[in-house]
Amino acid sequence: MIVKVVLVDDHTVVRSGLRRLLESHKSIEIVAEADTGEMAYQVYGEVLPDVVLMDISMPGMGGLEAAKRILQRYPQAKIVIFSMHEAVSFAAQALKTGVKGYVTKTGVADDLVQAVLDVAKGRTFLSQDVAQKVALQTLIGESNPLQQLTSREFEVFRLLAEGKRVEDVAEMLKISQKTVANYYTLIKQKLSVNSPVEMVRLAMKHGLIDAE
Amino acid sequence: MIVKVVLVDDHTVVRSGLRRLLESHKSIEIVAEADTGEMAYQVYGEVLPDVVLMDISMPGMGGLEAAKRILQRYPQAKIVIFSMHEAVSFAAQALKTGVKGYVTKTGVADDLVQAVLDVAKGRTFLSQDVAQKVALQTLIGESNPLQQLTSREFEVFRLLAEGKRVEDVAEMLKISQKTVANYYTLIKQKLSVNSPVEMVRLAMKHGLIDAE
DNA sequence: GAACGAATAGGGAAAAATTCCCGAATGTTT
DNA sequence: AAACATTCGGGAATTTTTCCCTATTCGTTC
Repeated sequence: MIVKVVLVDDHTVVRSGLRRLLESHKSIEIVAEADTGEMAYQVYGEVLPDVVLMDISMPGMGGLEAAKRILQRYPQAKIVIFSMHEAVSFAAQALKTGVKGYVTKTGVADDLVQAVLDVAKGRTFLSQDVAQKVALQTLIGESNPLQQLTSREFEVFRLLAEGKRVEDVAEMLKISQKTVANYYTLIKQKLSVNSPVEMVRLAMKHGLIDAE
Repeated sequence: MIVKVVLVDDHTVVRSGLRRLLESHKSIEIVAEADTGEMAYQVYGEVLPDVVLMDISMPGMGGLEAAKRILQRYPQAKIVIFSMHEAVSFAAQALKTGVKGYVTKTGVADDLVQAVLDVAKGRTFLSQDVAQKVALQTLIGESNPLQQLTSREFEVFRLLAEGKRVEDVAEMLKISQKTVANYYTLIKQKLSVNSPVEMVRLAMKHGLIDAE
């Protein structure tokens, strides 16, 4: 049985590479490509693939947003998120939205193929490197407070921690500054941090940002 | 010729350790000890040692403040600062106040002896680990924007970057919140950072604070 | 010794950010 | 359907931050 895959990434070259990589396995067939979240949604309805492999970071609607839309309309959709972020929080966030796989770009190439095949079979896949971190955190008993955040809160948190100003975040997310400010207050409460300083340290500790 | 040294550190045990360490060299003699900056100043006038070895962090007047006072009255004083901070900025700050040596606690024990002897001979000494960093930064051509800050500005910056609130900093430095706020604005300008977030990342990059 | 610039300290007032409280729309669960 | 969570923002009080300006002290320079 052949697994039909739709590839979603805004970079043409990357799509080509992924296509090569995946099609070298005879049980995988790329039936369509898309370069935006919007198009991914449309294409999904047209070809109804077994698996969608989607980049997390795309201009306009991001991968997670797109995944959310698709899942809303087709709850049985099997989506694998392809991400540059190794941080546990990103994976947690992704899986929370209902995607079935999370693969990092820094992981080994086999992971990607494995993810697609596993997910097609109805299983859930998590990149080895992320799985390692999760396991270690769990065993050490460290909790990840960022998981208390909702998807939207996490997004706001991430942007603020990156150094974006409230105004910028509002613009990027197309919501009012007031809303961002309110989220900010809420987030600080949830994470029990009192200053931007602690916020940055928390973000850094969890690998959302680094010192450059 | 024997080098007469005054030891300044608020911890008795540490002083004892340092005494042992230094006196194992026959050319060094500890002629007095002090456990505060104030006392260091007083003792200096009494015994007029060749070298003062002073801890940077002490309650009340810090090591740098004490060094500044001593140098004001005795400009030829030879002071070696003993510090827990490996960051280049701290060393730069110290040397700017006119001390002749900067030794980190994490460095090798020989550094301390060497520092005292070198400084006694009229030379300037910098810990190997810090020297390494400075050299690397220089060769790579990276500049350290924190050096633009004056001593007071640096102090305010450091405390704020640590997560202290404006109010706390004002209290700690015994100046008004207004002044701290004004410094804060000035510092952000000098470093061209626009948000507390960028400030923290800068501080982290230069090793003033770490992610824990 | 007078003059000058830099560093330190802070007042006043306007602008911006933050907090706290509340309401509404939408979606999800049970 | 009812209960709950999430997302979005308004209103108003409070704090922070900014910008501008003044004063004092010091070390440096002429």
